[in-house]
Amino acid sequence: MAIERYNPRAAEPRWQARWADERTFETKNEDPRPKYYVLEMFPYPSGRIHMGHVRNYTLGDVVARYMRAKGYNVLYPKGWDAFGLPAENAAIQNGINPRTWTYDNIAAMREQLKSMGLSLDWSREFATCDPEYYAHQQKLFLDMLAKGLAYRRKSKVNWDPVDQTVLANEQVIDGKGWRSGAVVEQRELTQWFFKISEYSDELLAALDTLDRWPEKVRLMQRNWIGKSEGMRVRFPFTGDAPAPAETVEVFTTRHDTLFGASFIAISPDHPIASALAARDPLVAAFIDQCHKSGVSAAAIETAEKMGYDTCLSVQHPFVAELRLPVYIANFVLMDYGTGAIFGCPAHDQRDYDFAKKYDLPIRPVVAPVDTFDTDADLVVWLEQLASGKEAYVDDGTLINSDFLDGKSVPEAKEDVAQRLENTMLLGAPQGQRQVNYRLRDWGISRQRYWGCPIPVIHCPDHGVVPVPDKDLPVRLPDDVTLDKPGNPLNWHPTWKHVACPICAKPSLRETDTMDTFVDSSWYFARFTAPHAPTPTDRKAVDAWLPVDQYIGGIEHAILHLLYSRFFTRAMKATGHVGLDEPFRGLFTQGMVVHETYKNADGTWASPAEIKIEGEGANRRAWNVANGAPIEIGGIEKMSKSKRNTVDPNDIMQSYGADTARWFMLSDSPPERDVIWTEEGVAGAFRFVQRVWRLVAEWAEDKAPAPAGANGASPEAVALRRAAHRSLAAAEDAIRTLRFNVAVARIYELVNAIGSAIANPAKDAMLRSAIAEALDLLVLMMAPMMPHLAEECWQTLGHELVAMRPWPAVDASLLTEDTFTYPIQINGKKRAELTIAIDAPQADVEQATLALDAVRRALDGQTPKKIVVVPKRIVNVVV
RNA sequence: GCGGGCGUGGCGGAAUUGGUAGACGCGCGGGAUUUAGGUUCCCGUGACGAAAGUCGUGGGGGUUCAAGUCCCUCCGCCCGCACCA
Repeated sequence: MAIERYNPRAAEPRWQARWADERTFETKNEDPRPKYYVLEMFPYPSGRIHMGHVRNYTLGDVVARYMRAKGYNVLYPKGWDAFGLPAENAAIQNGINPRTWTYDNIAAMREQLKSMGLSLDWSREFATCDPEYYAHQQKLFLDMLAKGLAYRRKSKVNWDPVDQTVLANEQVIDGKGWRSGAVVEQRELTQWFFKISEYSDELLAALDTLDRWPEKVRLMQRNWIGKSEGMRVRFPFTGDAPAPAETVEVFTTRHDTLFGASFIAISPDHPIASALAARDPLVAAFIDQCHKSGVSAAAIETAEKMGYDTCLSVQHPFVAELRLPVYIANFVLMDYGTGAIFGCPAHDQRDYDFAKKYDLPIRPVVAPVDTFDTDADLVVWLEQLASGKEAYVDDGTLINSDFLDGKSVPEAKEDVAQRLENTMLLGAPQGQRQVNYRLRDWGISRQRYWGCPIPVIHCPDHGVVPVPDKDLPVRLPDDVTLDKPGNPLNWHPTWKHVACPICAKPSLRETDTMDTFVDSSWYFARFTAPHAPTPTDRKAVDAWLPVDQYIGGIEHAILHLLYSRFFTRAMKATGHVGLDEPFRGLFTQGMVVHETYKNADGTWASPAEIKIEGEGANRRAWNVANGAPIEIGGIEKMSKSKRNTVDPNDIMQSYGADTARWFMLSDSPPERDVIWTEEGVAGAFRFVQRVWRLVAEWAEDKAPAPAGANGASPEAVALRRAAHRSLAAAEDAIRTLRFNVAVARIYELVNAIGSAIANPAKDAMLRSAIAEALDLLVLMMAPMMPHLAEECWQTLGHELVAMRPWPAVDASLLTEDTFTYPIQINGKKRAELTIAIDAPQADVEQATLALDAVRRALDGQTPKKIVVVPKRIVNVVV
């Protein structure tokens, strides 16, 4: 009798409905089982899911379903990162309200996600643009304001002239806005900040505790925080020329090289530079010139070191007769350290280049003394350093440095630090040890409409007044004009006009909204009690956090993950959570990539438009419609601009969700890029059908077992062994997120079951082993292909596999009575030897020597050595 | 420049962590069945060789009974950061 093909289009919605009806995946906070929190980085509701989502959520769903089967109370929620510029842009283009646009997109994407069969708890869903969510975010902001973790100051900011908004440092890439790509300008504005810098050291130190994070991400964050230990040192002006200050203060990490100093350089933005510019047009012109050169990576790469000699000089702290000239230099940054440095050309490449250009002395003070045999060698080395092209930046021993001579670099640092701390200059120590961080405070003000309003009011008498709790949330108005440049909230006729909460005087609402990264910095906490009347329910959040397995793209290695780590600390400081680190395990998945295709005119062609024939170097592509030749290009990230995307909806329509999921899991390790290919998907679909056929044919085959079949037949035992070995291996692979390996183990089991069923002489023992193996197969593939698993499970006569515990491995089946040793002669495999697993070493040796192949190889000689590694290998050394 | 990762058949990738290299899949070749439309089943598939065998995990060297795995060195590719004092 012919078995009908498995039809995912009918089966998948049926099982999805069943799970929804039975509330299979709704999670309760009160539950005696141990908790497990799985989370994928939530999506921006663009309107359609893409293959990156499919991969991300498939990975998470496998973990969620597996952990559920292992007896955990699993929290696996989904929400929407719903504020942000695209909604405003779409609104301008299509004349719809950003709110309408966003919620329509959410509805469409929710349906697509549901068709993937994810085991999400939809009862906890929210969007960050829900007033019920951002009300609590405003409360968190006010608590941070009260604690001094949020503050306002005038600062130079990155201004995106296209998006007409301020960007955080993290959102400026190569001097361009991360969304618009426009060259970012510098502007002075009063902005709101979060005091992330207060946690610099903690955020850095705690990275060491995140042992279930990729090393790469920890390293990127470490570099971003950028800790450096050094000193601030003040140099007094000599009075040769009138100076605008008494001293200039520099930051250095190489105070050991102080005797090698030959100049001071200050930033063009340094107050001393500004003061000089005010009285000297030449200085002003130079500073202007510095500002004009670009800030892009390319511009910096090629920019020449430029300096302006101010004719001022300062006194060296240890050498009375040494006066150092003061330059304004284009490579000194005002926002790092003190905006001023001392130049030590011999031991810093930049200073070296600068010294060569302006003919300043190069004084070597550190040398690899131990590597020289004679003093003459040292002299040669010193000459080469002075006349060459490169500074010496490595370790060594101090020379030419008075009291430091002969000391190591760390010893010299310590000595200099102590002396400068104990030297008084104008009523204060001349030097102070200082730890410096690259990390700046997080500027969160955005001059946009579609974001969370910052809940403060500016009163002419009382200044910044927090919006009282009872007035939260500060809601966004619906009636806004979006087609004028600037902030729509500012244009609104009435919204910003309010009475001061203290004195009722006419006041102005803050019209800045928060950076959308604030929204995503605490959503994982809100999922634990999404309807709580406070931002968090302390009992729920403390029970659920940290997220046990967080999954997302590497592109959030710094921004989102660092902000969330800060925000969790801020929430702890304001009493909203009880822990520091939100994500215990982090997994960064690879991208989905696809071949690209180009038309003869250089425009991109989509995979749907073309046909490919041939293989290897002979692959040729044509346009299906007109037969025009197509050039096959490189494999790149799926993107609309290259037109190499494949719509998940189309795939799920023709093959079903399980096929898409299986392909995503099977082809590449999850952390690497996966190449989407039509052949691969077809292969995954074949496998779906193959499993179905196996199960359906077996269920139909009701042939009675042959009578009198007692005991365990060898075939039955072999199949049972194969099944349990596959189970053990697949589970191990799933636990370590090596899903491609788990897939391979499942294939092996299917092959073994197929062979057993094909056996014409099935006895009762084998029949029962087949039944067991099929059950195990369905249970172990259920996290990956949940719909097919349900269909098979039902066909095998059971109820709802999603609720079933993970099967236990019968450990007794993993061990065998015999072991087949590979027999090597001089490290090359020459034979095999099957022998009792517990055979003593002497027996193994004897049996080995008796083998024909070994005899032949030995040719009468006595082996020099026989290495027997029990249950591994035998190596005969001749 | 600094930091990190990677390099295994035609392709994606396995390899119990020093112990039979190439599991599993894709592709390809051959055969059978069905021929109607991403069919199913069997056999083969690292290279060279008729075979025995020899070679083989980017190149070279080393440690070891044994190296894809450890050490040294060179080459190539990818990613992150970058005038940070």
